[in-house]
Amino acid sequence: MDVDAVEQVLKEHGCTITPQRRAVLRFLDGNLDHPSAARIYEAVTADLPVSSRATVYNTLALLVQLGAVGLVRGTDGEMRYDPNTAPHHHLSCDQCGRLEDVPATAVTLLLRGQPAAGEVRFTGRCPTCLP
Amino acid sequence: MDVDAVEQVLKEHGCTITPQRRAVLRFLDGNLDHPSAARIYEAVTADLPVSSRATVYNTLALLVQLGAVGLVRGTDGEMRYDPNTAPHHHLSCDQCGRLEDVPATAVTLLLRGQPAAGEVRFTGRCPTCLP
DNA sequence: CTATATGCAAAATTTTTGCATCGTT
DNA sequence: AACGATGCAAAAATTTTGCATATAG
Repeated sequence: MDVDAVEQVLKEHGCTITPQRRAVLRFLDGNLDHPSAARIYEAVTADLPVSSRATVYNTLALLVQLGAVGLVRGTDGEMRYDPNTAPHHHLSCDQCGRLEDVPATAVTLLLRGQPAAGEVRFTGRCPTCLP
Repeated sequence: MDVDAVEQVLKEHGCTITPQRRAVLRFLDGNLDHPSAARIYEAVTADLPVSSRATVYNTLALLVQLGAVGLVRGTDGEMRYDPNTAPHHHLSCDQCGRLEDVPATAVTLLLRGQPAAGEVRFTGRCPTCLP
């Protein structure tokens, strides 16, 4: 995800570039934490004087629709947003709840050279939480 | 999951066998649909004169704690309950939302003979929804 | 200036909790 | 009779929606 590119796409779709949308984009850019909407709202309100949850949700829904950010549901049920739009997979840690990226290449290797036909979610312990 | 065995385990843990618990067990036994709490509540109330959501949730939480049923979060965020307690994996269909079992052996084969260290969730199209 | 986005509040959904009552053993 | 379970209602938590107001272009 590239902020400038996404703003370009927004304009092409007749959407305006608002400070709120810019703040969401700025926070998401390069973020590898798979933040929840609540976390994003928190970051945006720290940045701007005020902002509302609804706006953050609207913005995220828009970005997902445009394919500018990915969306995975955490094991805890929260939606998590992912600026990494390249095909990849996830490891969800039972212990700490973190969501980690698993490169597509790693899964392709596991599957004897065939790329997976969808997202693969591994649920278990992340490297940090392994005994 | 075997109803009689689970009732035995309940007794061993000092838990009573109530009609509500029996109804939940009866509905879950052999059910391959990964039903949600709402679906289970619906089935139980059709069976018993009345029952409350809280009781169904209590019962399900108890069964999960005792390891008598498994628990996976659907892609839609709902919890789904699974009487199949043997290690296995799941395929979540993007199209129809169904959750299907994927035998542990299938994944072990994919992983060159090594069993997976946790649940693996494949997200994509189920056989029925494939083009 | 006009279309669009924002913000607030309230609704919808799923799950949890507190508490009085009821039922199992 | 005692302890645990039930049921109701209300609370939490997350996401969605309706509508009046404000703002970007």
